[in-house]
Amino acid sequence: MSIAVVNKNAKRGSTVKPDQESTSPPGLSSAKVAPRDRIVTTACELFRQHGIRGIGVDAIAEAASTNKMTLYRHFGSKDDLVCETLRVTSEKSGAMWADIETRFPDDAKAQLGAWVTALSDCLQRDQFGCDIANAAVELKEAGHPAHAVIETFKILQREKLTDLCRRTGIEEPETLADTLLLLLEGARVSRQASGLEGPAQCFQRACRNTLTAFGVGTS
Amino acid sequence: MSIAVVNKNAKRGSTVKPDQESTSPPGLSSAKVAPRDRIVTTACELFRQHGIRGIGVDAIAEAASTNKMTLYRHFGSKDDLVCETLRVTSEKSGAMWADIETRFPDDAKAQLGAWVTALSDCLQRDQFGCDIANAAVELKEAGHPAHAVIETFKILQREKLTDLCRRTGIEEPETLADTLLLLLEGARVSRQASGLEGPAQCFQRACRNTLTAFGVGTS
DNA sequence: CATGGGTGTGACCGTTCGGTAACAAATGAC
DNA sequence: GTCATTTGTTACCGAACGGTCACACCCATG
Repeated sequence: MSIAVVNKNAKRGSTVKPDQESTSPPGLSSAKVAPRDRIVTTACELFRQHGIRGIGVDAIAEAASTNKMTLYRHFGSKDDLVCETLRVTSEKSGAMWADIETRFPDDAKAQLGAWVTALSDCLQRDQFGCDIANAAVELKEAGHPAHAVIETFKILQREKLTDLCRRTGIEEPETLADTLLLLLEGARVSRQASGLEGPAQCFQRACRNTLTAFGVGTS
Repeated sequence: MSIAVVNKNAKRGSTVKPDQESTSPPGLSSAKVAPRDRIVTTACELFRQHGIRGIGVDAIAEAASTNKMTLYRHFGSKDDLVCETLRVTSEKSGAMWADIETRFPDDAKAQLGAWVTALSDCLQRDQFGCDIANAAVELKEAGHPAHAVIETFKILQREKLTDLCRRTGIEEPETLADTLLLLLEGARVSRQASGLEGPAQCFQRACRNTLTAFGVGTS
């Protein structure tokens, strides 16, 4: 495999500059942020960039301005770290749901519109949420601990969206929810494969069309 | 990683039975089928089951009732094999397109309906086509030889579908095509993550709804 | 100052994996 | 039969990876 796996197992060149947190996400300079949090944040990003199997624990630790031992003192294994990143992503999703609900209380249609807008924004920016879909694609071995996290998230997301669609009072809330979920997952994977100019560019329009087709006004 | 990578690198137990092609796909007994073709067919299936990074060349060769050396005599590297399987999948897709066109010549709307039916069937059976989407998710390193194959396929698929939508005479053929592609990709990934009872179950219904919303009768 | 918990460092281990070398066995054409 | 091509077999290599150990270090609390 010519795949350039980003992990040199402590054989990093001696050209490490003192400003080593330059590769870390912005606003995450090693000061004041606990190593554990840096590791999780960095792992989230690197898993998204290189794939879970495509990045090694050494590279994650280094990118988080720490080392492998500290990583393993906080997470018993790489699988643990993967599960934690998935959990963090789930929490971010939960925060988005809460935000939508507080912004449009008791207005299911407006919440649905806000959901589309929010996800469309996420899609164009950092594509957060792909983590979980990608993990499901990469980690196919039965019994992998990440499966439980993935399944919980998927079920919860589907229940929330179905419930939201149901509260709009339309006829087939389940079908609308599943259609929107298909569009979302499709946009995520299409964005990775074909970029933003690919089919993913019409995600929002497709959602709006679907909403109107189901009788949910775009308020 | 607790990931049980299926590759024992020639350390397979000595319990190899003489009926060793039992693990090969049906209708592919080692007789009469050239090793090269067996390898490609087996690799397609194993890549789909375990992921490209999740299966080793040794396991592929063994499952194809041959060995690693023969594999490397036909394919210079694992990457070459990956590209070849992607190419084969592309050809299968091309055959499907040709079949649809011969079955409903000069009837774009019927062809579009047949496209939905065909992909829905593929989705429920062997999920052929996921290979390419999964490869795009797994192989993120820049310059990987598979990227060219993936991109070519994606562009061609999009052009074909857009052209088909355009021939129906509707107003926004590009949007319809992209919407259908999003639904398709979403159904593929959702099927892997949540099974057939998940959002993927309404793929066909979602497509039909979209078609009617765009003014394409479900003939 | 002492002490203890969190952290950094480097070496190390066992395994897996992609890929190769060398040689034997089969296969098929002439 | 002969000869060349294609397969099969085994052993091996180098690298990368997940994970561990032992030890030094820093730094806050007492």
